[in-house]
Amino acid sequence: MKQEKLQRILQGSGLKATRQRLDVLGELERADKPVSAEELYLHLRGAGGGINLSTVYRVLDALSACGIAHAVRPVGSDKALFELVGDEHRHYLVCTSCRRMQAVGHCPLESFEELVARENGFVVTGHRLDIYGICPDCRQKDSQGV
Amino acid sequence: MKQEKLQRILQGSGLKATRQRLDVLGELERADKPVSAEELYLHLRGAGGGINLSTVYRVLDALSACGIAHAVRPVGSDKALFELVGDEHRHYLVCTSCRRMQAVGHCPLESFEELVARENGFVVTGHRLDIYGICPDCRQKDSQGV
DNA sequence: GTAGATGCAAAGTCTTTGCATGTGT
DNA sequence: ACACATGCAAAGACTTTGCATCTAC
Repeated sequence: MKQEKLQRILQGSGLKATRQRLDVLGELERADKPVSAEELYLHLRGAGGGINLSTVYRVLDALSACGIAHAVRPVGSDKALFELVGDEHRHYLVCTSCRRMQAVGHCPLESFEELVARENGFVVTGHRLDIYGICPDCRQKDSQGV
Repeated sequence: MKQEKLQRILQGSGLKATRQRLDVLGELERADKPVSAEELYLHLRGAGGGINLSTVYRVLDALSACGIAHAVRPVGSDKALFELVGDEHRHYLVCTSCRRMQAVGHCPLESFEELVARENGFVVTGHRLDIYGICPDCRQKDSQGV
């Protein structure tokens, strides 16, 4: 995505378009799965731009507060992972062996949400679904006795 | 539940039935929602039995390793919450205002799991679903301008 | 009696914060 | 120019670990 578009995203939420924020935002966009603060930090630091880990956390906070990104805490991970909030929400297959996450397209929950809301007097604003299992790669490795 | 039954649960998994483990297990059972290590610790400490916070963590680790309990990491909570693994899995409504969790009975995902597994070559072993929104209490408070 | 569990304190990891300095608008 | 962002280092929160002692089996 062009720098200008990232810039517009930030400014649209009243955030200054600093290099560090543009870098983090770009990195989040490039990743197709949730990433940790440290991963972002190492990538960006490696890329030469230069950024402080505290800044990564502060940028992620700011993006989360504006609804541009949000944190997820998968079972089995001790650290928070961040991803951009797309217009369509995503769900993930999480491999319990290698911990890799892979997106699933379709979300089967809209109608269920309505039912739950009606039954419980709850105003539903969103949901989070992770499906756990073994990915094809790990299954193959396991069967080879690795 | 009777002490003897808790004892059998532990011994069935090869764990010694110490007072501390029985206490934690009993407390997890009494709670009808996921609880943090600290909550367990404070409750049990208050109850007079006496237990160390490290021990609470170690007991929770042991219970998780045996599949008796498991940890969840709700969005918005910085600490892990633990609950017993029932024979039927549960899903929760999480109020984004007061963070209280409330169980939902039905799980609509069995058929979806099959589809996802088939499409992705994934061996599905479980899933986690949280639904976020505003609970009736908070909605009322909010509308009163609190 | 012995393997394993607990308590205590110390260390570890992830995340947040205070403060001086730097920078986008 | 000024409000806001960053870097650095120090602190904080949650969790884990080492080691001596204790306890269920």
